[in-house]
Amino acid sequence: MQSELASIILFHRKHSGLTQQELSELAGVGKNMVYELENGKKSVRLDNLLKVMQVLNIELDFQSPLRETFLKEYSDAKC
Amino acid sequence: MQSELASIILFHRKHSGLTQQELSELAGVGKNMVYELENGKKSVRLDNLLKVMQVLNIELDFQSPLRETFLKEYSDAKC
DNA sequence: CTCATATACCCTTTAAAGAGGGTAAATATA
DNA sequence: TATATTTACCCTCTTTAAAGGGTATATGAG
Repeated sequence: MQSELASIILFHRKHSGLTQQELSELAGVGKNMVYELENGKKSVRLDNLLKVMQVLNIELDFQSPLRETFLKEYSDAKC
Repeated sequence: MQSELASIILFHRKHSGLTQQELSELAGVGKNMVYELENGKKSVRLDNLLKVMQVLNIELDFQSPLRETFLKEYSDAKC
């Protein structure tokens, strides 16, 4: 616990009814990684975090003063 | 490039006028880490990513169907 | 076109994340 | 209360992210 990220993960996992081990297997990461994530470890790998969040149906996005400008240019760049 | 995260970082760094090296020094990470981040590497450490984003004034948040429920309970838990 | 700067990548070393196995303690369930 | 399950940590081994240095190429300013 202690960090907001940890609380978010724990909260969503509890709501999903999964155990740490089940979540880790679905996400394809080690059981210890899920445990550490829920206990405030920040030095986890981003790709592993994203795998866990995907299973829990959580998605990340960003906020910044440049957000709107970025999104406009970014969607243009893709077309 | 190639990933959205990479584009976000690059976009914000360019707007800040910083070089990769300056950004890396301000963030307290290696220059190669910034380079790799901007080139789509996903296996970076979360804490390092957050340091870089902090310098660029970008913040992360999450979206999920449980978001509102979580935020309500989370803010209660802190008081 | 020149010269300076930034970026793209190479290499090596080191620290630590991650995986998986184990077990005591905590928690839930019958 | 007894029992099953889950969580909290321990340990070891392997893998790899990260740092820092180096250099060729690309980019930009004068």
